[in-house]
Amino acid sequence: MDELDRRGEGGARAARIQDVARLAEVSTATVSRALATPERVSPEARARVLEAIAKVGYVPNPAARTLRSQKSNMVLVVLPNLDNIFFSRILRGIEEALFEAGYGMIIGDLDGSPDKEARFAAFTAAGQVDGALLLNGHLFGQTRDGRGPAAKTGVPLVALCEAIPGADIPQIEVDNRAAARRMTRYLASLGHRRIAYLRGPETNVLERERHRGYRDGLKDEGLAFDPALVLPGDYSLEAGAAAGAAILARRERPSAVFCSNDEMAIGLMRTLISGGLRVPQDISVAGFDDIEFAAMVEPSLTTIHQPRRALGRQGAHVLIDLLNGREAPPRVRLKTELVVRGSTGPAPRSATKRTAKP
Amino acid sequence: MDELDRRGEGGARAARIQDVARLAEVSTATVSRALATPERVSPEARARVLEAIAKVGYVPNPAARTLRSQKSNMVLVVLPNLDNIFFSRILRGIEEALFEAGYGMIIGDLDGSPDKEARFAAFTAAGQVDGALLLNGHLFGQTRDGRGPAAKTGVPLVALCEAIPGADIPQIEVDNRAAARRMTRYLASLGHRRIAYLRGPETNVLERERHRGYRDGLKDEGLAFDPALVLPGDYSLEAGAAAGAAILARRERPSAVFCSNDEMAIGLMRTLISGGLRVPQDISVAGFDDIEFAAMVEPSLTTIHQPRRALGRQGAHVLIDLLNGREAPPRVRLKTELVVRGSTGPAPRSATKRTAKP
DNA sequence: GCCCGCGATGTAATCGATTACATTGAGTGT
DNA sequence: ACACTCAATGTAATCGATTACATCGCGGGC
Repeated sequence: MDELDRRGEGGARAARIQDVARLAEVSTATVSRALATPERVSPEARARVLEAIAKVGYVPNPAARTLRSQKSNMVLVVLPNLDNIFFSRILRGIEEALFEAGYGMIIGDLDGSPDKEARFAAFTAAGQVDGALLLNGHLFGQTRDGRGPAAKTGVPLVALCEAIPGADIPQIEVDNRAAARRMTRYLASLGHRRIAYLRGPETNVLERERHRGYRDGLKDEGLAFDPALVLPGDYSLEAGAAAGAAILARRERPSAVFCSNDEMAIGLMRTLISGGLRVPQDISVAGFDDIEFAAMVEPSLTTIHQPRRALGRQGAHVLIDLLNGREAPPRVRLKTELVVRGSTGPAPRSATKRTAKP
Repeated sequence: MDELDRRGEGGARAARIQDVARLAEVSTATVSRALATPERVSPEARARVLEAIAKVGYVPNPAARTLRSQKSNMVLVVLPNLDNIFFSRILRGIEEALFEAGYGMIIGDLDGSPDKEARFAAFTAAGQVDGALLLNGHLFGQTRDGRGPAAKTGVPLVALCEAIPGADIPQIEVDNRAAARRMTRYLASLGHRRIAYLRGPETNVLERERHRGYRDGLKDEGLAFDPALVLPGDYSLEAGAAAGAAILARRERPSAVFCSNDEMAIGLMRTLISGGLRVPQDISVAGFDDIEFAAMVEPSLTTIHQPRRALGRQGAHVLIDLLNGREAPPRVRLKTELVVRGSTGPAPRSATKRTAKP
């Protein structure tokens, strides 16, 4: 009954391998082989099969194929927040590489809720996907600090962007620490002595790396680390604006602010400028990520360029290698680039003087 | 052999419904019913089943379920370009709504290549997904102008953002034409007489609506349409910059430029400012979309706010209704909002004079 | 002339769940 | 006490492809 209803309603039912076999006057096995291993079928049979396929518009049923072969040709991409424009280009890199390899991409936007994570973990456990790319900095079921048991997934995983501490899975990352160090040294080379750091959420692994790099850079340049120069933030434009307000309210201002992402840097700059400061004449501002708009704000933002698309492609390729049983490097580090634009300049004389010895 | 190998390699094999049934001492039918229709199973049996499920960590195999029930609980979202930040918030709205309804989201990034489109069309034809949301302005296999045969997909489709001309599918959209008209009238109300329009790609349906709205607005205000004031563009920052350069090179400049998206407006503003013009004192600039950065550039951008997240949610809900056999409205129009910020102001006197009568 | 090997093809088991239909047994009305 | 209903459960067909194994027939080696 059920069947009949559906058949009646939708018009023609999708063609099955049976239909093709009948039309081509071969068995279903031959049809299957003609598609999967053409060299094992006689040219004549293959031709008849292809013709029949074209005639009835046959498309293999993915569910049946997945069920039998235990391979879904789907990959899950888990990320903390689809809204974060930082991810869009990475996603594109991933999609490109997956598509070329014949895989589809399922998106799991965690949106900060743990129950969503559980359902995405079930995707992998159930064999809904052949593997997963994790852009969220921790494993399924794991606590933020990287301890606690990771859920058993049974499929290959690859971590992107945020290294997952203690996890035994390949990681593709940018050398955040080295990049932050480089930026800090660059600012110091401009004469800045009081270099503030606007940080991201402390629980974030990536953030910790950048923070470490900042302190490395200070040390390299013989500058003392001053906790008062570390400002709290959460990677949002608003956090940048808040930090800007905080700086404006201070008596002793930093002469440069290194923000751990571009969005905060842009929010910060805007607030500082509204508050009457000139960037970079009065204060320098630097970011991290090199998002599209970094070059478009006024002044344009000095920042660290990350090869985001390449990051996505690399991650996907490593996962694909794993899926095909090939060896994969435990860790891939991609190079960043310091992009000097208009938001950074020499330390103002007054600032240098004012902070020479308080 | 194949089976044994796999079993040996990965350790424990995923639990099947059989395993649960054996452990709970019921039949597989009862297990299935305990999950799908609990009220049709005795409380004791249900309890035993749930316990067994927890013990063996059973997760139903989606492929088997899809194969039998002809329902994949997956939805395909087709979009022209993942990179375009305009889509990220819409996607988030879609993901939220789909997740709540128990659907997964597969992303198809067309990236401008027709063969990708064909493969995504196959997804739907093969029953890989239960339905699709199209953000790309045309149906599978259809030519850009909306003619030509659409591929038979066999699943419900919903168009988002860009209405698809002639397609008999529900459309969720923003009233682009009315919004563009409103913006044009707003600019005129500031005294602008020479209002330029920086357009998007002409093949784009959405673009045509905005363009039409612009001309509506001119007409309302008794302003003549001047083809010389329509500048070519493609929605990119670079196109905005190019348009800016073109305007700077002109003798007779417009006193206001209405850009059909924010990215172009931002690129345009930046070039104009670098060229020595003041915004809005010398020239007003307005955008469309209200992307996050619209408020963050200097001066902040006057634009049309689109409820992007709501758009995504609505689209997903309409599709879900269709999937459940409920009626869906053929067309949903969401309201936009004119957001006045710093990039628009009264027409400069000189401009008004200069263009009073050439 | 017989047998072996091998390429081409067919038959049917299999993947794991859903569900139509059958069966059982307890409760109810007369 | 008997027939009937209905809830609970079981049995087995089914979804559509893949693939192990069987079969067939042809050609070559001895």
